[in-house]
Amino acid sequence: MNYPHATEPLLRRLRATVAIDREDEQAIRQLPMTFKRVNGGETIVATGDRPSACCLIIDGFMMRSKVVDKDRRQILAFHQPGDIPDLQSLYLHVLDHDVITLGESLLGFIPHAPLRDVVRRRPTLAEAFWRDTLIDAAIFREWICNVGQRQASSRLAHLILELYTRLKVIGQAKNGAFNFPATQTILSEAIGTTPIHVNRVVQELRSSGAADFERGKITVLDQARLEAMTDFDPLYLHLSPAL
Amino acid sequence: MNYPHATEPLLRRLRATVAIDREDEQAIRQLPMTFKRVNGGETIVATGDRPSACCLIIDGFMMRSKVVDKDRRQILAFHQPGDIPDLQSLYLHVLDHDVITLGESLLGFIPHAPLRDVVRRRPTLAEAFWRDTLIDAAIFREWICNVGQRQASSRLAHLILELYTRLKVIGQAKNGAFNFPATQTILSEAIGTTPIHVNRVVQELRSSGAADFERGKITVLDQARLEAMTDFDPLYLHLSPAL
DNA sequence: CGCTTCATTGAAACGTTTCAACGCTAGTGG
DNA sequence: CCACTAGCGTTGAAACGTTTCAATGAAGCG
Repeated sequence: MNYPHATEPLLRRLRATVAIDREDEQAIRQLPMTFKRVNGGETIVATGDRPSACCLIIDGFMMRSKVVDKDRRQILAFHQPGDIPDLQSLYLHVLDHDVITLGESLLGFIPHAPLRDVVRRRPTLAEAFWRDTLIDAAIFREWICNVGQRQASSRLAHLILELYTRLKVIGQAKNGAFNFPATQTILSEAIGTTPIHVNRVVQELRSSGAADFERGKITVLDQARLEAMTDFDPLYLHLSPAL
Repeated sequence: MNYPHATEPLLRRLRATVAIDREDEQAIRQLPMTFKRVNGGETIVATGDRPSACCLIIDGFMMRSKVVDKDRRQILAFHQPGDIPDLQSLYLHVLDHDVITLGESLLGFIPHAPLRDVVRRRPTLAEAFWRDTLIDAAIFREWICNVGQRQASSRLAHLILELYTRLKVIGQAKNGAFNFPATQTILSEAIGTTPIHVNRVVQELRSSGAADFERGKITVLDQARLEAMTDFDPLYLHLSPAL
């Protein structure tokens, strides 16, 4: 099993972030990687683990989550192709949350040692990776606001706009629609409500013509209307490297 | 105005994080820095700013916050001496939130250029700073859980335990009590509730003998009882560098 | 002293949760 | 081919935690 283009989504991201040269690109391409195709709902690394490799999403989606009070779960982030959801494990050795596939996904595992080595040898790449983890944190901050201040319908609208914006960047959203292998329960765990209430909000979005949700697929029907339901400012995604 | 020991809290943190050598220490000590003593409630950098220096807390407290939907505010983090709350501005050039002093504080401003230079020249320091921003992110994640899944009383208990744990590390909490120049309104903005409800929760904590709050001072009266009100696991603070 | 800020209280309104039930769809095995 | 199962989506009604509004008290300060 070999995937010569496995690092392409990652390289595209890095290129969009900083000015990397040919040698940087080579360093990334030459990273050793083992591949794994996994089903949805598989826990790849869990709270308490001390992983010795990072996980690159080549295709598919992942989420990070934490168990709260034994029986509740909060989703912390959704990740897409090109992301390394557990990049932090390079320097924070014990994982404080779970990393789980959302749908069937193709993952590449890069051992810590060579990755750490690249980061030491190539400061530009270090910067790009560091920046990635900083954007991660910026998104966490926005999620604190989402869950802390907004009403349920505003939260869901915000989440949809975030997913839509990020997926457009990698060309995975076509005229408003994108695949997103989540159930309403998963959405509820991301926005800190109950699945029952998410269901009612989804119906609200549907009947207002703002957006639609079917199993595994979200459609932005009327972006302006969605935006009117929340206060989405994409600044926090830091999509442009100048920002 | 000069403070020869300004970098000491920072150095203590770095030393606790990675094995830094004499040269690393020198590099930190020689960083140019301008000092500023400011009142509480002062916005040091704001959303949309492009700061050209980072802000080191030498003495006092700061918070980071975001305005949601024009008239609500969510507090994202509290910072203490030795922290650089806007370290991220080194690589994310436009600020996506506000950084504000909590009480009267002494701040040191380190221009980006020399700081970036140190980080390029000294990979060990880069690692330590990077790790710091990763811990920041880990705390954000826990806050998402706090605000997303827990009831108000559990949230406040969790916040108090977090502050207490972090302040003990720098020796700023003595037999359960620590200074924390916040109002109940500020606490409410941190845990995503109303000040009225925080007041009721504070009374609950008081009458149960778990903790007390007076203007600017929090006292942990019975840590076990506080812990019984929430599910606080300090793993996410990554206090030990081995973790 | 009056002003301002913060803490406190009460009561009604509200958004969301909880519980329980039911329908739909796809997959499985008899 | 149908019965059965499992997971997900949907609905209704009552309960609950928190918000909102409005008012009062206490403390600090020019």
